[in-house]
Amino acid sequence: MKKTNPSFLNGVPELLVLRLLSRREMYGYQIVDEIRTQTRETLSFGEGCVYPYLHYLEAQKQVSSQRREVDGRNRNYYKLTTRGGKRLEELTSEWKRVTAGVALLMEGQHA
Amino acid sequence: MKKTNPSFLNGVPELLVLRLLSRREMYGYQIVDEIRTQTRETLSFGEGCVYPYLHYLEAQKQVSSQRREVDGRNRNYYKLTTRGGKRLEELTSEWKRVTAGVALLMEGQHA
DNA sequence: TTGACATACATCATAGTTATAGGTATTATC
DNA sequence: GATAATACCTATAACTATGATGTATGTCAA
Repeated sequence: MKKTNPSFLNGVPELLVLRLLSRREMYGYQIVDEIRTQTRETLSFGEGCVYPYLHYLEAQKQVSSQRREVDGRNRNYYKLTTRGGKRLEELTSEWKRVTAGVALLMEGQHA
Repeated sequence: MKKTNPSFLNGVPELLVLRLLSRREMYGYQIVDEIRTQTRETLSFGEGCVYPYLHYLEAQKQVSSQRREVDGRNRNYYKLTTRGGKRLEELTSEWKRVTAGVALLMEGQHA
C-alpha cells in the first residue's frame, strides 16, 4: 500500500498530526480531540483516520512511540523524530503553496 | 454515484471550475489551461479530472452547456446557472472555513 | 454495585475523489 | 504529409476519510 506525496487536497491529517507533535508529545486519543478543539470544531478527523496515520508515521520513522501508564491509563505517546520534523516543513510549505494557488485563482481579477 | 458534500480537503476542482465560470463562459480545454496558468502552475487538474466534473455539474444543473463553432473549432461552452452561483458561494465559504481551521491549529501558540 | 459514560486503543468495509493512461477527431504548422 | 496542438471523452487505479464495530479499563452517580 504505497503512498505517493499527497496532492494536499488530501493529506491535511498528516500535516496537522505532525504539527501537533512538533509542540509536545501526545497520544492518539488526545490528538483526535485537539484537532477538533484547536480548529474550533472546523475540522474533525475520527479515530479511524488518526490511528492508522500514527501507525503509518511510525513505520516511516517520522514519529516514535512509547507506551506509558498515566493516571491509571495505558497510552501510546508519540513524539516527532528529526525526519518527522523535516517532513513537517515540507508539508507546511506545500500546503502554503496550494492555498496560495487557490487564492490566486479565486481572487484574481480579470477573466 | 451520489456525491456528498466535499470535506474540502477534496473538492478543490469543483470550487475552481465554478469560480472560473462565474467570470465568463468557458469551454473545457480552456478551463484546464486557465487553472494551470491562473494558479501559476501551482495547481493543475488534467482533462481526466475536469471533463467528468463538467458533466457532473451539468447533471446537477449548476452549469449549462452550448455547443458552438468558434475559429473552426467545435467547443462546448459552459456557463454558470443560478444554482451554480449559490453552490459557488457555499463552497467558497466552506473553503475559507477549512483553511481558517488549519491556520488556527498550525499557528496556534500554546500546546 | 451496577449501569452508563468517557477514555483509549484498534481494524475493516465502503464511498468518494483525483491521477493516469488511453482513446478519437480536427486543425495548424513545418 | 508528418507532427503538434486543440478539443473532446472514458475507464481504471490509487488513495483518503468515514462510519461501523470491537475490546478493555476507569469513573461516577443512582
